[in-house]
Amino acid sequence: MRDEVDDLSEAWARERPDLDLAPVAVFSRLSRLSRRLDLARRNAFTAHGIESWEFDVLAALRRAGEPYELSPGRLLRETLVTSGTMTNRVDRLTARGLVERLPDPADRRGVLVRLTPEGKAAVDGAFEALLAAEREFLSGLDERQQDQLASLLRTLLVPFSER
Amino acid sequence: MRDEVDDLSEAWARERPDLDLAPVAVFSRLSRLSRRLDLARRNAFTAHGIESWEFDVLAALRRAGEPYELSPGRLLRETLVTSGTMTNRVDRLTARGLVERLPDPADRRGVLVRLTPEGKAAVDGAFEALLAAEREFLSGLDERQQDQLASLLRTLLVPFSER
DNA sequence: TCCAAGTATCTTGATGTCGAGATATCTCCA
DNA sequence: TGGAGATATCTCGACATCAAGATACTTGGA
Repeated sequence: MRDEVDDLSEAWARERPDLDLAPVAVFSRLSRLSRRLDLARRNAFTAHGIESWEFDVLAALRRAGEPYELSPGRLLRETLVTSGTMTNRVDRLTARGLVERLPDPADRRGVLVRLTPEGKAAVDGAFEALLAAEREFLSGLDERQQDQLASLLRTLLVPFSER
Repeated sequence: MRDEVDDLSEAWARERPDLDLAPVAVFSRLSRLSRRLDLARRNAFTAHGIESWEFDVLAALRRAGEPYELSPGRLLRETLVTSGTMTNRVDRLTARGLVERLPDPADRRGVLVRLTPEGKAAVDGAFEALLAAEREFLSGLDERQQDQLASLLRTLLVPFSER
């Protein structure tokens, strides 16, 4: 079975036979899949009336467990965005009533963002829809292959997870 | 070796023990890696004075081979962006002198975007820098594992490459 | 030949993100 | 204890993207 990246790699090999193109086979696929995944996520979420960026924040809070509170700083590290972006996201989620901002009792510079009951309901529904869409996405691989893939990706991710 | 997604998966398992979380192990890693890869790409390119979006367009033209021409429509399918985005990108690349717009002799609605010699030099330099950065990224995997990974990703991508 | 439907590209307005800088508070050591 | 440097969050302007719609041209069938 060929995919679009096979074509792309061949084209590069034809044009730049002097280069070692091994990384292309992995990373072009990685970024293209990620793009497709984003679209699928967006789709899965619209039925639940939330946006991908909203899910990212709500999910981080939901995973944290009771009382569903994290600081903006923690949230931006979890979701890999900048502080300006997170301020903006929390503003908009607050306006929608899905989270609320509380002063951090332990640090007067700080703030805690807490999931509201509405936010919790929204994220729980959306997460189930996301899992269903992702399962569909994965259907070409059997269980053993899925594990193998997860394990290979983990190896690539480990260097970024240290400290 | 644990990565950040191991933590994330455990947190979900604790909070939602009712759900089958298998897809998370693959797709959370996929999107996080893609995010890291984007940052690494941006870094590799800045030394060459171009942006990631510029590279995407220039690379598609470069791969096409002499005379390095593609239509905007073809470019947007290659780079997975919308037509409005591509118009804007070609405008800016034209202003920088890296591409030029020509009327399509075969279709008066159409346009051809052609790489200039400056554009070709820019994309060739940037591509080598990108490959170097990506090789670094891949260094945790031996050759056999790289092939395995590419092959598993291909399987996921095939359904999108048909037609 | 004519026209309706299809196709290619561009325009426009809304939006989300980033990066740099501002402010307030905390930490820790001389 | 005083203060320098670190940290947490927010502000603001620039910018790239998207979605929807406009325009111009092409195609195929009546």
